[in-house]
Amino acid sequence: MAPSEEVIGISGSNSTAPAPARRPGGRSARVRERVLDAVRVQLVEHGYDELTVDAVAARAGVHRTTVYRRWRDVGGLLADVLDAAGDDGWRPRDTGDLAGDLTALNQEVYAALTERPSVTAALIAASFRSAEAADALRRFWDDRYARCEAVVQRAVRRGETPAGTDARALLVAATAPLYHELVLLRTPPDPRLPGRAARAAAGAASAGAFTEPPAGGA
Amino acid sequence: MAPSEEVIGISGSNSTAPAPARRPGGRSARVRERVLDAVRVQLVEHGYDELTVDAVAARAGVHRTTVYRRWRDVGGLLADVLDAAGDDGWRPRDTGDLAGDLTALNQEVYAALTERPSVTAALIAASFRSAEAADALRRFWDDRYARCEAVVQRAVRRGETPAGTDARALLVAATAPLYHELVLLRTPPDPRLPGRAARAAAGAASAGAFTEPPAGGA
DNA sequence: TCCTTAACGCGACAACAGTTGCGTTATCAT
DNA sequence: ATGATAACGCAACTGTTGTCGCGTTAAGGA
Repeated sequence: MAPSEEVIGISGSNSTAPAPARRPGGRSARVRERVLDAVRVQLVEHGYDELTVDAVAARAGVHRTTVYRRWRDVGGLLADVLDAAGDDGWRPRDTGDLAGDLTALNQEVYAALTERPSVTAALIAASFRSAEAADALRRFWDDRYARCEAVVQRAVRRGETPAGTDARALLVAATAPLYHELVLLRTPPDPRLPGRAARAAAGAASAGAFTEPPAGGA
Repeated sequence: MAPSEEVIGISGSNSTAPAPARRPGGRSARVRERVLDAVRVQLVEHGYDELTVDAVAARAGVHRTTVYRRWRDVGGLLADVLDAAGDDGWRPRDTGDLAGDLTALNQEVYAALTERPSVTAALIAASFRSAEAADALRRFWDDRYARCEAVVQRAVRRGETPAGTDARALLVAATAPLYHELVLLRTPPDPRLPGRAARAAAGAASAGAFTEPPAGGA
């Protein structure tokens, strides 16, 4: 769906299917830009419930069928928006200690989940309706967690947490309570939540709770 | 919507509202039973994607409009199923120590989230489409967390965790990673996950991570 | 038993989602 | 510049979702 560059390097030999010769530039690029902008604006102004293909097409000044053919449904639109947004140069802050780093991270998550309307919450909701959006969201989060491994590496270097700490398990333990309370349980926001969850995870990490047994079976 | 009692304060002889005189028994009860059964069977056999009002009505041998009038949409159906299922006499197991209790609890959550198709996952998905289902799910979880407070009380009594421990925060810390990995991130199931998350939360709790400061500033 | 009316069945309808065929535009290679 | 055709616009079509009016059935009080 997304305009990924399929490099079919076989030039000359024509045994396989002749590359359909995409057209990424000019009008197509303008249409894509206008449609993705329309998705973002519609999402912020009217929320996910009114994010229909028809509304996006009308706002972008493009015909319905164009959107259906290129993106298939709302999930495809959000997946494209998400992939486009994943290429920012985001990096976790360095506050000097593990609990501080995790708190800073959690505060960003908290802000993203409590803004209204929340684009993040809309994407999560969409991931239950569209496999495409679910894949895009998983890619996005994998990328974010990979970048956050630097936080754990710094903590190991400082001696705050033992070597061999499972970075992903620690990061999930720190951030999961936010998603659980704010997205699933829909508890009213509590500003103390980010710090609490971060300190609890940091404490458990320094106690070795996320360290793998040296050489387990299999 | 729900049959809320509209109190029309007409001053005069008629003090009490002309209670519409519901009919909970007989045919209505039979219809409700057959429809809710149809929801459960359809959900298990064909998953959430094919859980439409029409399919449920057809399977229950009831007319479409009957379902639309009494339950309004799929979310309403699931909310009714959920409320009916919330009255079981569920209680958390008592294994003798906090980490064991939380592991046992997490194993139940793990089993519920990894069965296929998962009724729990279907209800979570529905909560993003229907406010009614979202409310029912929140009530269900509130009830479950309330019952689990006994686990924390036992741990305090044994001296495993300090008095004043925030039971809900501890329980969320223990269970949230499961929901995060299996529902949101959709990571392949790992049987070690329940125990890991439980031990990490129990360790943080005994270190006082979920204890409120006695009288913090406003 | 009889009467009122809540709840259900039925058919018709409107609104929306999504598809298809075909003509038109404009991109890109030549 | 010029031709082939990818991508877009347009209109008509199908299928699903949800609603409405009205007649029928049966629950529950007298």
